[in-house]
Amino acid sequence: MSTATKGGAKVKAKKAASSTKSKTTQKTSAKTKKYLVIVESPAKAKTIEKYLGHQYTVLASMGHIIDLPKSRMAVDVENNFQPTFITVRGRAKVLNALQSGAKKSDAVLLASDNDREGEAIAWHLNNAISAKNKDIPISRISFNEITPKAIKDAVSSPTQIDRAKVEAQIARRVLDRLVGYSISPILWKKVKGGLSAGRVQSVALRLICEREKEIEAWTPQEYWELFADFKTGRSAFTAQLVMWRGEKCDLKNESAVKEIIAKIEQADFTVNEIRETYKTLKPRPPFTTSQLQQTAANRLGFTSRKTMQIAQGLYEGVNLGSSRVGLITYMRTDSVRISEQALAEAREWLGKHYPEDLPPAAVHYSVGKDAQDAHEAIRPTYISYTPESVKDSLSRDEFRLYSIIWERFAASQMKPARTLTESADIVSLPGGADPADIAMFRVSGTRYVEKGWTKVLSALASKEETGKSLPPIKQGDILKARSFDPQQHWTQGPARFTDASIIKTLEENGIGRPSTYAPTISVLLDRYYVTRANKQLAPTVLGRLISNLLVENFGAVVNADFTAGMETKLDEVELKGREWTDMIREFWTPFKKTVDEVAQTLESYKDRIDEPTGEVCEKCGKPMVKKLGRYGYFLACSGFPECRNAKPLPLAVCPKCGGDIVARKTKKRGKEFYGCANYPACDFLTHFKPLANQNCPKCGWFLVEKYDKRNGSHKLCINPSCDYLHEAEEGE
DNA sequence: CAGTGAGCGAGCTTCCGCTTGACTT
Repeated sequence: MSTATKGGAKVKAKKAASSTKSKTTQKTSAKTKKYLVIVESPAKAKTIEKYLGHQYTVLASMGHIIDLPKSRMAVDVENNFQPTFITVRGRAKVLNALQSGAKKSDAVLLASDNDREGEAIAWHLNNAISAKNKDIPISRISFNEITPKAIKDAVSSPTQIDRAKVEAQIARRVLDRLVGYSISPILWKKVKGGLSAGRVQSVALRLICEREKEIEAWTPQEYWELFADFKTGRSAFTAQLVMWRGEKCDLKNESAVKEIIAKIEQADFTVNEIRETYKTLKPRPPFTTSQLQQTAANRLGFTSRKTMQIAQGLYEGVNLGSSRVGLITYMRTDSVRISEQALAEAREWLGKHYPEDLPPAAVHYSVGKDAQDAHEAIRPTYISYTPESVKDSLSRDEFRLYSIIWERFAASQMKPARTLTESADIVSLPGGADPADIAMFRVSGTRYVEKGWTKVLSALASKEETGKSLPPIKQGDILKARSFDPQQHWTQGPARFTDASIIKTLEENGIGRPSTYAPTISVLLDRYYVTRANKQLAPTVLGRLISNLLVENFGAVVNADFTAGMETKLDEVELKGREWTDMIREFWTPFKKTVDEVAQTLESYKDRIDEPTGEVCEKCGKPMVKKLGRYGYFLACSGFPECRNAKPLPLAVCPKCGGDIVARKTKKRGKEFYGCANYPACDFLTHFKPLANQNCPKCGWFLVEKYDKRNGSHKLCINPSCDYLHEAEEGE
């Protein structure tokens, strides 16, 4: 960022000022004109200020400052859906700063993100600023990447706010308000206070509930696999049975397997022609938010929330020696686009370090159809900051997240990898009573013939990819099977959703945005609609009840296709001049009718949300029930309010004193842990969640669920000196 | 990575989408 670019900025700044249509009143000369640029993110503001030089002040709005009030509907459905917008609570300071910043400037450039929400932010800012500074010229500028060139180009070609785009945003905002604030109160009245429903969260809940139903309906089917150990020269290898009597093998039970073994036990085998298959493996595109969250969840075990917190830190900047460097580009994006400048830098760096793996031209990935494309993909800001080179300045989690971002980006600009799979069929020679009793076993090996982009992987490398080669056999070899190894399996039902898979599904359906994937999961957890154990999302009794209620009564809205339909109509507003109020009316008229009907006719669910426990109240003898309170579940007497007996939910028996193990939350962070109810007399505690009514067969202490990468999900005895441990059974 | 410790039920809540800090009692 030399003096040359600064000079360039000045020239362009003049152009920007002269092309502003609004009348200017200030008498200052063009040379000393001052501009206020408003962006959304403060970190972005800092960078842009560096690019633009001293005539420009860059401030951040930090998202929406003006919005519908939280406390009431604020959409006048009687009056053409007129919304009432107010300054968001707690944001008056920011707005004042922007307004007084405008006063000190000769012109304002609104540079909020180049998407639907950003356009609305610009519009609100425009109104709020011109209310206080009547004659100041305000224009809109936009860019899709934070590079000196993109910023200067934007400044030199200011535009006006796109009113149609703003109206599409208002329509989106009003629709979500009408849906959420109409349905939620029905839930308060019929089920329980504080509950919520909405276009996004209720579909996410529905998906999780429906998956659970599939899991429950699943009946595992038994099947078998048969492996044989062959010996050749000095080495031995294992091959799997793939065909029997000329048909694809399908072994249903043990007797089917034993029958085959009996027939081929003594047979000689011969090796058929060895087949070679080459495969080209392309690298994946750089990360979008959703992809980053999925990969971090799958590879690192991060929740989507944790991923975003750490990414935010990398984006805002890390102390590298004496300077502070933003290591990654903006982390909330739906695009895989990479700026030309970053591509050039990547190619230069890769050309130096991996010259044979540099493709002849930069690789461009196609941006998704639904993407709003306001930001680049998530990538390292400077590819030369390799993970290893900054490792000492990062926490362990920051390093791991940065590593996958860096590797995914670097790999995306490298040549494809190629693998060779060699596969040999080993066929039994007829010798038994029936000449059709032919068994075909298969063994194969895959190795890289060109490593390409996989060379750059470390954090993202998968163990299976290291390659396994074919045993030293050739066509026509005669072999004998030394032993047979039949293995029993059960077909696996569908898996529960995880953070990664629910985000993937929502994104595929166009539901939610990069900024809302993580918060949506948090809402479902906060409302006690869903639990997350061992990374798996499962509905609670309450969650299922709410989902069923919503699907039965508001099926048209609580529906994966609803958002897609909404987006189509928003496009009509934005691009085809359709009135946003017409679109909303078309939705509202039938919806409102349903809301009124349901509010009138729906029976109360209030006595259906307490779960029976089988325990009896020691004070009055009535059954105890599991209830949901402000701080989570607790156990209470069903005779309330006559009997006020209540206590925490016992989860297990304390191995130290025989008391109840109950859930508690830490004061500081509200994190759950499990301790003895007799505290402080007994100080037993653990942070592993006890499994319901399961005790160790070896020592009798209670069992907990544990998850780690090596063992996956498994049970563990809480007794530290007991070695009992085993894999959790499927479907449990 | 270490260390973690009420009472709770009816008391006013809720949406989605932008963005970062942290209440003025």
